[in-house]
Amino acid sequence: MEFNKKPIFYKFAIPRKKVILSLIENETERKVSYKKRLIGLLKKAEELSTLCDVEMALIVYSPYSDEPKVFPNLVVMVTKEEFTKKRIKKFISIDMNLFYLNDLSYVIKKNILLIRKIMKENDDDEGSTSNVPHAMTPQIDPLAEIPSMGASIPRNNYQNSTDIPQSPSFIDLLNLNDDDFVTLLDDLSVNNANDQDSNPSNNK
Amino acid sequence: MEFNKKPIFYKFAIPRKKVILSLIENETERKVSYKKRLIGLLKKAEELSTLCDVEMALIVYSPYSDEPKVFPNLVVMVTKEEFTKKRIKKFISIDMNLFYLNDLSYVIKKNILLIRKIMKENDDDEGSTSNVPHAMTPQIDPLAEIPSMGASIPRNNYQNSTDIPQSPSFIDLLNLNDDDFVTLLDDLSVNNANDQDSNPSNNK
DNA sequence: GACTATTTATAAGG
DNA sequence: ACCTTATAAATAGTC
Repeated sequence: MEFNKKPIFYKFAIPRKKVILSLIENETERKVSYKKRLIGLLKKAEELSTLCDVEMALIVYSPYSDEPKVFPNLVVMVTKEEFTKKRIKKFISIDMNLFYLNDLSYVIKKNILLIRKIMKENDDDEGSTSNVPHAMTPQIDPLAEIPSMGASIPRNNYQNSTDIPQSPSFIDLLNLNDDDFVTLLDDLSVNNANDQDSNPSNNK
Repeated sequence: MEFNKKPIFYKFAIPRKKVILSLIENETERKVSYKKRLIGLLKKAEELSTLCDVEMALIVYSPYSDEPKVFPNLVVMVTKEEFTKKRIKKFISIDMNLFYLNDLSYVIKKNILLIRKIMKENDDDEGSTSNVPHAMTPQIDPLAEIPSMGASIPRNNYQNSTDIPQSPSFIDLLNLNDDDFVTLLDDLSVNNANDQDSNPSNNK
Protein backbone atom coordinates (compact mmCIF):
# COMPACT_ATOMS: atom_id res chain seq x y z
CA MET A 1 0.00 0.00 0.00
CA GLU A 2 1.19 3.47 -0.82
CA PHE A 3 1.81 5.99 1.94
CA ASN A 4 2.36 9.10 -0.14
CA LYS A 5 -1.35 9.87 -0.20
CA LYS A 6 -3.07 12.12 2.24
CA PRO A 7 -4.07 10.10 5.31
CA ILE A 8 -7.81 10.73 5.41
CA PHE A 9 -9.47 8.16 7.60
CA TYR A 10 -12.86 6.88 6.61
CA LYS A 11 -15.06 5.70 9.43
CA PHE A 12 -16.60 2.79 7.57
CA ALA A 13 -14.15 1.36 5.07
CA ILE A 14 -14.49 -2.07 6.56
CA PRO A 15 -14.77 -4.84 3.96
CA ARG A 16 -14.18 -7.72 6.33
CA LYS A 17 -16.66 -9.96 4.57
CA LYS A 18 -15.18 -13.00 2.95
CA VAL A 19 -16.17 -13.45 -0.66
CA ILE A 20 -19.07 -15.85 -0.97
CA LEU A 21 -18.94 -17.55 -4.31
CA SER A 22 -22.47 -17.12 -5.54
CA LEU A 23 -24.35 -14.62 -7.65
CA ILE A 24 -24.38 -11.13 -6.16
CA GLU A 25 -28.09 -10.55 -5.82
CA ASN A 26 -28.04 -6.78 -5.58
CA GLU A 27 -27.82 -5.42 -9.10
CA THR A 28 -25.88 -2.25 -8.36
CA GLU A 29 -23.44 -4.16 -6.21
CA ARG A 30 -23.07 -6.74 -8.97
CA LYS A 31 -22.29 -4.21 -11.64
CA VAL A 32 -19.79 -2.42 -9.40
CA SER A 33 -18.14 -5.71 -8.57
CA TYR A 34 -18.10 -6.66 -12.25
CA LYS A 35 -16.32 -3.51 -13.24
CA LYS A 36 -13.69 -3.85 -10.55
CA ARG A 37 -13.12 -7.54 -11.13
CA LEU A 38 -12.99 -7.17 -14.91
CA ILE A 39 -10.18 -4.66 -14.48
CA GLY A 40 -8.47 -7.05 -12.08
CA LEU A 41 -8.88 -10.02 -14.42
CA LEU A 42 -7.54 -8.12 -17.41
CA LYS A 43 -4.60 -6.96 -15.33
CA LYS A 44 -3.87 -10.52 -14.22
CA ALA A 45 -4.14 -11.71 -17.80
CA GLU A 46 -1.74 -9.05 -19.00
CA GLU A 47 0.68 -9.84 -16.18
CA LEU A 48 0.67 -13.55 -16.96
CA SER A 49 1.16 -12.80 -20.63
CA THR A 50 4.06 -10.47 -19.98
CA LEU A 51 5.81 -12.24 -17.13
CA CYS A 52 5.60 -15.74 -18.54
CA ASP A 53 5.49 -15.06 -22.29
CA VAL A 54 2.35 -16.96 -23.13
CA GLU A 55 -0.29 -16.28 -25.74
CA MET A 56 -3.88 -16.01 -24.66
CA ALA A 57 -7.33 -14.90 -25.60
CA LEU A 58 -9.92 -13.64 -23.15
CA ILE A 59 -13.46 -12.72 -24.14
CA VAL A 60 -16.01 -11.51 -21.61
CA TYR A 61 -19.67 -11.01 -22.50
CA SER A 62 -21.68 -8.97 -20.04
CA PRO A 63 -25.14 -7.46 -20.17
CA TYR A 64 -23.56 -4.06 -19.55
CA SER A 65 -22.28 -3.55 -23.05
CA ASP A 66 -23.17 -4.50 -26.59
CA GLU A 67 -19.62 -5.48 -27.29
CA PRO A 68 -17.56 -8.05 -25.47
CA LYS A 69 -14.46 -7.10 -23.56
CA VAL A 70 -11.54 -8.68 -25.32
CA PHE A 71 -7.92 -9.30 -24.40
CA PRO A 72 -5.63 -8.69 -26.14
CA ASN A 73 -7.05 -5.58 -27.77
CA LEU A 74 -6.88 -7.04 -31.24
CA VAL A 75 -9.52 -9.71 -31.69
CA VAL A 76 -7.38 -12.61 -32.77
CA MET A 77 -8.62 -16.13 -32.72
CA VAL A 78 -5.67 -17.82 -31.14
CA THR A 79 -5.09 -21.32 -32.44
CA LYS A 80 -2.38 -23.73 -31.47
CA GLU A 81 -0.94 -23.29 -34.95
CA GLU A 82 -0.77 -19.51 -34.65
CA PHE A 83 0.70 -19.76 -31.21
CA THR A 84 3.29 -22.31 -32.28
CA LYS A 85 4.32 -20.31 -35.31
CA LYS A 86 4.99 -17.24 -33.21
CA ARG A 87 6.75 -19.17 -30.53
CA ILE A 88 9.03 -21.16 -32.78
CA LYS A 89 10.08 -18.04 -34.63
CA LYS A 90 10.96 -16.54 -31.29
CA PHE A 91 12.73 -19.73 -30.34
CA ILE A 92 14.84 -19.74 -33.46
CA SER A 93 15.91 -16.11 -33.38
CA ILE A 94 16.24 -15.39 -29.70
CA ASP A 95 17.06 -18.32 -27.52
CA MET A 96 17.37 -22.06 -27.56
CA ASN A 97 15.07 -22.85 -24.70
CA LEU A 98 14.51 -26.46 -23.74
CA PHE A 99 10.91 -25.84 -22.83
CA TYR A 100 10.10 -24.86 -26.39
CA LEU A 101 10.90 -28.37 -27.57
CA ASN A 102 7.36 -29.19 -26.63
CA ASP A 103 6.19 -26.87 -29.37
CA LEU A 104 8.53 -28.46 -31.88
CA SER A 105 7.32 -31.88 -30.93
CA TYR A 106 3.82 -30.61 -31.62
CA VAL A 107 4.75 -29.54 -35.14
CA ILE A 108 6.60 -32.75 -35.82
CA LYS A 109 3.71 -34.89 -34.66
CA LYS A 110 1.27 -32.87 -36.71
CA ASN A 111 3.42 -33.33 -39.79
CA ILE A 112 3.86 -37.05 -39.25
CA LEU A 113 0.11 -37.35 -38.95
CA LEU A 114 -0.29 -35.35 -42.14
CA ILE A 115 2.11 -37.59 -44.00
CA ARG A 116 0.31 -40.65 -42.71
CA LYS A 117 -3.01 -39.24 -43.81
CA ILE A 118 -1.76 -38.47 -47.30
CA MET A 119 -0.29 -41.95 -47.62
CA LYS A 120 -3.48 -43.54 -46.40
CA GLU A 121 -5.49 -41.59 -48.95
CA ASN A 122 -3.09 -42.71 -51.65
CA ASP A 123 -3.39 -46.30 -50.52
CA ASP A 124 -7.16 -46.03 -50.55
CA ASP A 125 -7.01 -44.67 -54.10
CA GLU A 126 -4.40 -47.31 -55.02
CA GLY A 127 -2.72 -44.14 -56.21
CA SER A 128 0.72 -43.80 -57.72
CA THR A 129 0.75 -39.99 -57.81
CA SER A 130 1.70 -39.57 -54.20
CA ASN A 131 3.77 -36.54 -53.39
CA VAL A 132 5.01 -38.43 -50.36
CA PRO A 133 7.14 -41.40 -51.40
CA HIS A 134 6.34 -44.68 -49.71
CA ALA A 135 9.95 -44.92 -48.71
CA MET A 136 9.21 -42.16 -46.23
CA THR A 137 6.65 -44.24 -44.42
CA PRO A 138 7.31 -43.63 -40.77
CA GLN A 139 7.79 -46.83 -38.88
CA ILE A 140 7.16 -45.11 -35.59
CA ASP A 141 3.84 -44.43 -34.02
CA PRO A 142 3.20 -40.70 -34.35
CA LEU A 143 1.52 -40.70 -30.99
CA ALA A 144 4.38 -42.44 -29.27
CA GLU A 145 6.82 -40.39 -27.27
CA ILE A 146 9.14 -38.46 -29.47
CA PRO A 147 12.63 -38.75 -28.01
CA SER A 148 13.41 -35.52 -26.25
CA MET A 149 16.34 -33.77 -27.80
CA GLY A 150 16.56 -31.49 -24.85
CA ALA A 151 18.94 -33.65 -22.91
CA SER A 152 21.49 -33.56 -25.68
CA ILE A 153 21.24 -29.89 -26.50
CA PRO A 154 23.08 -27.80 -23.98
CA ARG A 155 21.82 -24.38 -23.10
CA ASN A 156 23.36 -21.72 -25.31
CA ASN A 157 22.94 -18.07 -26.07
CA TYR A 158 23.56 -18.07 -29.82
CA GLN A 159 21.73 -15.27 -31.56
CA ASN A 160 20.25 -16.19 -34.93
CA SER A 161 22.64 -19.06 -34.91
CA THR A 162 22.94 -21.10 -38.07
CA ASP A 163 25.82 -23.26 -36.94
CA ILE A 164 24.80 -24.85 -33.70
CA PRO A 165 26.90 -27.99 -33.63
CA GLN A 166 24.27 -30.40 -32.34
CA SER A 167 21.59 -32.06 -34.47
CA PRO A 168 22.16 -30.42 -37.83
CA SER A 169 19.11 -32.03 -39.41
CA PHE A 170 17.02 -30.68 -36.59
CA ILE A 171 18.32 -27.21 -37.29
CA ASP A 172 17.68 -27.72 -40.99
CA LEU A 173 14.08 -28.33 -40.12
CA LEU A 174 13.94 -25.01 -38.35
CA ASN A 175 15.88 -23.10 -40.99
CA LEU A 176 12.82 -22.16 -42.96
CA ASN A 177 11.94 -18.82 -44.40
CA ASP A 178 8.62 -17.38 -43.39
CA ASP A 179 6.73 -18.71 -46.40
CA ASP A 180 7.97 -22.24 -45.95
CA PHE A 181 7.13 -22.09 -42.34
CA VAL A 182 3.63 -20.85 -42.84
CA THR A 183 3.10 -23.57 -45.40
CA LEU A 184 4.38 -26.18 -43.04
CA LEU A 185 1.72 -25.31 -40.53
CA ASP A 186 -1.05 -24.01 -42.73
CA ASP A 187 -1.24 -27.16 -44.80
CA LEU A 188 -2.16 -29.14 -41.73
CA SER A 189 -5.65 -30.45 -42.21
CA VAL A 190 -5.44 -33.08 -39.54
CA ASN A 191 -7.67 -32.17 -36.65
CA ASN A 192 -8.32 -34.03 -33.44
CA ALA A 193 -4.82 -35.36 -33.55
CA ASN A 194 -5.09 -36.78 -30.04
CA ASP A 195 -1.92 -35.03 -29.04
CA GLN A 196 -0.18 -36.01 -25.88
CA ASP A 197 2.65 -34.33 -24.15
CA SER A 198 5.94 -35.83 -25.10
CA ASN A 199 7.52 -34.30 -22.06
CA PRO A 200 6.32 -35.99 -18.87
CA SER A 201 7.12 -32.93 -16.82
CA ASN A 202 4.62 -30.81 -18.69
CA ASN A 203 1.60 -29.79 -16.75
CA LYS A 204 -1.76 -29.95 -18.43
CA MET B 1 -5.00 -16.32 5.78
CA GLU B 2 -5.77 -19.53 7.61
CA PHE B 3 -4.59 -20.02 11.15
CA ASN B 4 -5.53 -23.64 11.64
CA LYS B 5 -2.23 -24.80 10.22
CA LYS B 6 0.80 -25.61 12.31
CA PRO B 7 2.82 -22.42 12.88
CA ILE B 8 6.17 -23.46 11.44
CA PHE B 9 8.32 -20.43 10.88
CA TYR B 10 10.52 -20.37 7.83
CA LYS B 11 13.59 -18.24 8.11
CA PHE B 12 13.46 -16.95 4.57
CA ALA B 13 9.88 -16.74 3.39
CA ILE B 14 10.32 -13.11 2.45
CA PRO B 15 8.72 -12.15 -0.87
CA ARG B 16 9.06 -8.44 -0.40
CA LYS B 17 9.94 -7.74 -4.01
CA LYS B 18 7.38 -5.82 -5.97
CA VAL B 19 6.35 -7.49 -9.21
CA ILE B 20 8.30 -6.05 -12.12
CA LEU B 21 6.23 -6.31 -15.25
CA SER B 22 8.68 -7.83 -17.65
CA LEU B 23 9.59 -11.31 -18.80
CA ILE B 24 10.92 -13.48 -15.99
CA GLU B 25 14.33 -14.35 -17.36
CA ASN B 26 15.00 -17.42 -15.24
CA GLU B 27 13.23 -20.35 -16.88
CA THR B 28 12.48 -22.34 -13.76
CA GLU B 29 11.21 -19.27 -11.99
CA ARG B 30 9.09 -18.45 -15.03
CA LYS B 31 7.47 -21.85 -15.17
CA VAL B 32 6.75 -21.85 -11.45
CA SER B 33 5.24 -18.38 -11.71
CA TYR B 34 3.22 -19.47 -14.73
CA LYS B 35 1.73 -22.39 -12.89
CA LYS B 36 0.78 -20.32 -9.86
CA ARG B 37 -0.58 -17.43 -11.88
CA LEU B 38 -2.54 -19.65 -14.23
CA ILE B 39 -4.33 -21.13 -11.24
CA GLY B 40 -4.93 -17.62 -9.94
CA LEU B 41 -6.23 -16.37 -13.29
CA LEU B 42 -8.59 -19.31 -13.73
CA LYS B 43 -9.87 -18.77 -10.20
CA LYS B 44 -10.47 -15.07 -10.89
CA ALA B 45 -12.25 -15.94 -14.12
CA GLU B 46 -14.48 -18.44 -12.37
CA GLU B 47 -15.23 -15.95 -9.59
CA LEU B 48 -16.18 -13.20 -12.04
CA SER B 49 -18.34 -15.64 -13.96
CA THR B 50 -20.13 -16.84 -10.82
CA LEU B 51 -20.43 -13.58 -8.89
CA CYS B 52 -21.50 -11.38 -11.77
CA ASP B 53 -23.21 -13.87 -14.08
CA VAL B 54 -21.26 -13.18 -17.24
CA GLU B 55 -20.24 -15.52 -20.03
CA MET B 56 -16.62 -15.75 -20.95
CA ALA B 57 -14.00 -17.72 -22.78
CA LEU B 58 -10.36 -17.90 -21.73
CA ILE B 59 -7.70 -19.72 -23.73
CA VAL B 60 -4.07 -19.84 -22.63
CA TYR B 61 -1.34 -21.28 -24.85
CA SER B 62 1.91 -22.03 -23.14
CA PRO B 63 5.04 -23.86 -24.21
CA TYR B 64 4.56 -26.17 -21.25
CA SER B 65 1.76 -28.21 -22.75
CA ASP B 66 0.58 -29.36 -26.15
CA GLU B 67 -2.93 -28.38 -25.34
CA PRO B 68 -4.18 -24.97 -24.33
CA LYS B 69 -5.69 -24.33 -20.95
CA VAL B 70 -9.30 -23.46 -21.51
CA PHE B 71 -12.01 -21.91 -19.36
CA PRO B 72 -14.74 -22.96 -19.08
CA ASN B 73 -13.92 -26.64 -19.29
CA LEU B 74 -16.07 -27.16 -22.34
CA VAL B 75 -14.49 -25.56 -25.37
CA VAL B 76 -17.30 -23.33 -26.51
CA MET B 77 -16.77 -20.52 -28.90
CA VAL B 78 -18.72 -17.81 -27.17
CA THR B 79 -20.37 -15.46 -29.61
CA LYS B 80 -22.53 -12.49 -28.85
CA GLU B 81 -25.47 -14.41 -30.32
CA GLU B 82 -24.93 -17.42 -28.06
CA PHE B 83 -24.44 -15.21 -25.07
CA THR B 84 -27.52 -13.16 -25.81
CA LYS B 85 -29.69 -16.22 -26.36
CA LYS B 86 -28.74 -17.63 -22.98
CA ARG B 87 -29.14 -14.34 -21.24
CA ILE B 88 -32.50 -13.43 -22.68
CA LYS B 89 -33.90 -16.84 -21.82
CA LYS B 90 -32.71 -16.26 -18.28
CA PHE B 91 -34.15 -12.78 -18.37
CA ILE B 92 -37.55 -14.01 -19.46
CA SER B 93 -37.89 -16.86 -17.01
CA ILE B 94 -36.15 -15.56 -13.92
CA ASP B 95 -36.15 -11.84 -13.51
CA MET B 96 -37.01 -8.64 -15.30
CA ASN B 97 -33.72 -6.89 -14.91
CA LEU B 98 -33.28 -3.45 -16.39
CA PHE B 99 -29.68 -4.10 -17.26
CA TYR B 100 -30.66 -6.90 -19.62
CA LEU B 101 -32.47 -4.41 -21.84
CA ASN B 102 -29.11 -3.81 -23.42
CA ASP B 103 -29.19 -7.38 -24.70
CA LEU B 104 -32.67 -6.94 -26.09
CA SER B 105 -31.64 -3.76 -27.81
CA TYR B 106 -28.84 -5.77 -29.41
CA VAL B 107 -31.26 -8.34 -30.80
CA ILE B 108 -33.65 -5.69 -32.02
CA LYS B 109 -30.93 -3.75 -33.78
CA LYS B 110 -29.59 -6.92 -35.38
CA ASN B 111 -33.03 -7.79 -36.68
CA ILE B 112 -33.68 -4.32 -38.01
CA LEU B 113 -30.39 -4.51 -39.85
CA LEU B 114 -31.36 -7.91 -41.22
CA ILE B 115 -34.67 -6.59 -42.48
CA ARG B 116 -32.92 -3.64 -44.08
CA LYS B 117 -30.43 -5.94 -45.73
CA ILE B 118 -33.14 -8.18 -47.17
CA MET B 119 -35.02 -5.17 -48.47
CA LYS B 120 -31.91 -3.73 -50.02
CA GLU B 121 -31.21 -7.01 -51.79
CA ASN B 122 -34.76 -7.05 -53.07
CA ASP B 123 -34.43 -3.49 -54.33
CA ASP B 124 -31.18 -4.35 -56.07
CA ASP B 125 -32.88 -7.33 -57.75
CA GLU B 126 -35.95 -5.19 -58.44
CA GLY B 127 -37.50 -8.25 -56.92
CA SER B 128 -41.14 -8.95 -56.13
CA THR B 129 -40.55 -12.19 -54.18
CA SER B 130 -39.57 -10.50 -50.96
CA ASN B 131 -40.48 -12.28 -47.79
CA VAL B 132 -40.34 -8.93 -46.07
CA PRO B 133 -43.12 -6.68 -47.32
CA HIS B 134 -42.09 -3.19 -48.28
CA ALA B 135 -44.73 -1.87 -45.95
CA MET B 136 -42.45 -2.96 -43.09
CA THR B 137 -39.72 -0.59 -44.17
CA PRO B 138 -38.41 0.88 -40.94
CA GLN B 139 -38.30 4.64 -41.07
CA ILE B 140 -35.87 4.77 -38.18
CA ASP B 141 -32.15 4.55 -38.36
CA PRO B 142 -31.18 1.14 -36.95
CA LEU B 143 -28.09 2.64 -35.42
CA ALA B 144 -29.98 5.43 -33.74
CA GLU B 145 -30.72 5.20 -30.06
CA ILE B 146 -33.48 2.76 -29.36
CA PRO B 147 -35.71 4.32 -26.71
CA SER B 148 -34.98 2.67 -23.41
CA MET B 149 -38.00 0.89 -22.09
CA GLY B 150 -36.32 0.48 -18.77
CA ALA B 151 -37.69 3.66 -17.29
CA SER B 152 -41.26 2.58 -17.91
CA ILE B 153 -40.91 -1.00 -16.71
CA PRO B 154 -40.94 -1.16 -12.94
CA ARG B 155 -38.92 -3.77 -11.16
CA ASN B 156 -40.98 -6.91 -10.58
CA ASN B 157 -40.46 -10.45 -9.48
CA TYR B 158 -42.89 -12.28 -11.75
CA GLN B 159 -41.82 -15.83 -12.46
CA ASN B 160 -42.42 -17.00 -16.03
CA SER B 161 -44.89 -14.22 -16.23
CA THR B 162 -47.10 -14.07 -19.31
CA ASP B 163 -49.25 -11.18 -18.17
CA ILE B 164 -46.95 -8.37 -17.23
CA PRO B 165 -49.17 -5.34 -17.67
CA GLN B 166 -46.59 -3.02 -19.26
CA SER B 167 -45.64 -3.04 -22.94
CA PRO B 168 -47.64 -6.01 -24.22
CA SER B 169 -46.08 -5.93 -27.68
CA PHE B 170 -42.67 -5.98 -26.11
CA ILE B 171 -43.65 -9.07 -24.14
CA ASP B 172 -45.06 -10.62 -27.30
CA LEU B 173 -41.67 -10.25 -28.84
CA LEU B 174 -40.18 -12.16 -25.95
CA ASN B 175 -42.87 -14.78 -25.81
CA LEU B 176 -41.16 -17.11 -28.22
CA ASN B 177 -40.72 -20.80 -27.92
CA ASP B 178 -37.19 -22.09 -28.13
CA ASP B 179 -37.34 -22.88 -31.85
CA ASP B 180 -38.63 -19.46 -32.78
CA PHE B 181 -36.05 -17.88 -30.61
CA VAL B 182 -33.14 -19.78 -32.04
CA THR B 183 -34.36 -18.94 -35.51
CA LEU B 184 -34.59 -15.28 -34.65
CA LEU B 185 -30.94 -15.18 -33.78
CA ASP B 186 -29.53 -17.91 -35.98
CA ASP B 187 -30.84 -16.36 -39.17
CA LEU B 188 -28.77 -13.28 -38.59
CA SER B 189 -26.24 -13.02 -41.34
CA VAL B 190 -25.38 -9.40 -40.76
CA ASN B 191 -21.89 -9.02 -39.44
CA ASN B 192 -19.97 -5.89 -38.56
CA ALA B 193 -23.21 -4.25 -37.55
CA ASN B 194 -21.37 -1.27 -36.09
CA ASP B 195 -23.26 -1.66 -32.85
CA GLN B 196 -23.29 1.11 -30.35
CA ASP B 197 -24.61 1.09 -26.84
CA SER B 198 -28.13 2.38 -26.69
CA ASN B 199 -27.80 2.98 -22.99
CA PRO B 200 -25.43 5.84 -22.20
CA SER B 201 -24.71 4.40 -18.78
CA ASN B 202 -23.18 1.28 -20.23
CA ASN B 203 -19.48 0.97 -19.86
CA LYS B 204 -17.43 -0.29 -22.75
C1' DG C 1 4.47 -29.48 -2.93
C1' DA C 2 4.31 -26.59 1.48
C1' DC C 3 4.70 -22.28 3.97
C1' DT C 4 4.55 -17.27 5.03
C1' DA C 5 5.66 -12.27 4.49
C1' DT C 6 4.47 -9.20 1.68
C1' DT C 7 2.15 -7.24 -2.26
C1' DT C 8 -2.09 -6.88 -4.66
C1' DA C 9 -7.15 -7.02 -5.18
C1' DT C 10 -11.35 -5.53 -3.69
C1' DA C 11 -15.88 -4.81 -0.57
C1' DA C 12 -17.93 -1.37 1.64
C1' DG C 13 -18.50 3.28 2.66
C1' DG C 14 -18.03 8.46 1.46
C1' DA D 1 -19.30 6.68 -10.91
C1' DC D 2 -14.82 7.69 -8.55
C1' DC D 3 -11.88 7.80 -4.15
C1' DT D 4 -10.27 5.71 0.07
C1' DT D 5 -9.12 2.15 3.40
C1' DA D 6 -9.42 -2.25 5.89
C1' DT D 7 -9.34 -6.56 5.02
C1' DA D 8 -9.20 -10.74 2.04
C1' DA D 9 -6.68 -12.99 -1.46
C1' DA D 10 -2.63 -13.84 -4.40
C1' DT D 11 1.92 -14.90 -4.76
C1' DA D 12 7.52 -14.53 -4.63
C1' DG D 13 10.85 -16.51 -2.35
C1' DT D 14 12.27 -20.17 0.33
C1' DC D 15 12.48 -24.98 2.19
